Amino acid sequence: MLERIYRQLFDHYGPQHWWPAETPFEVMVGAVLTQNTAWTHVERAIDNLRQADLLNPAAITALDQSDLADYLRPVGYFNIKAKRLQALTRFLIDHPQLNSLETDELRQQLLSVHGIGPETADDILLYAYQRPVFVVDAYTRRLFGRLGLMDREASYENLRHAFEAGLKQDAQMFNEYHALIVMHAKTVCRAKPVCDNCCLRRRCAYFCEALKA
DNA sequence: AACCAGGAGACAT
DNA sequence: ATGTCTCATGGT
Repeated sequence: MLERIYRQLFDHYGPQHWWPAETPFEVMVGAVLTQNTAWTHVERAIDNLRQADLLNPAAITALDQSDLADYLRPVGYFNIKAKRLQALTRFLIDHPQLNSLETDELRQQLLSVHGIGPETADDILLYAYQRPVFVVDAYTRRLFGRLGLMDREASYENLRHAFEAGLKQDAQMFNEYHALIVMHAKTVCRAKPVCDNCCLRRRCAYFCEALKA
């Protein structure tokens, strides 16, 4: 079932080449900045940091928090995210050799960092460390909830385990799967009030008929 | 002009 | 354990 939907999305949209970033560190920065935020805004904030030559842990750690926040304005929540970004960079500086940890241990370590919750941790595990973890986001809940395959109200961990149990533990495939779900959500049902395929916006009632069969 | 975006922490119940 | 508030800019 989960396999079938993956293939259907992949056949329709093709490979997504995620995560859109140059380095693992840039993946982590993007993962924090994109929390409840559109990616186009994140790109501008990361651009700001790159122009100022700040796209490394040492530089961000050394910055004054309110100065960092100014570079982050486009993403919203800039004060909170400045604090979270510095918590991340300090953690990375204090913990070299994270890649040598087992996935479960690494996940626990990431979750202990201020501002890194379950989804952000899994973004980092999957897209920065290529670990086979399934990322559950709001779109995933809506899509599979509307398909009647998952309980929208289930906890993050339960949903994640449900996906991981139903699929081959393949980091590359998990990578594409999450990216395809996001692409699917971004693509469909924009202009027309009624669409033939589906919509994943909060208040849109249209189902994903094409994925149901 | 609302509505929403690739969430997480603090706090109360 | 579970529910509600808050954080905030910029698109459509």
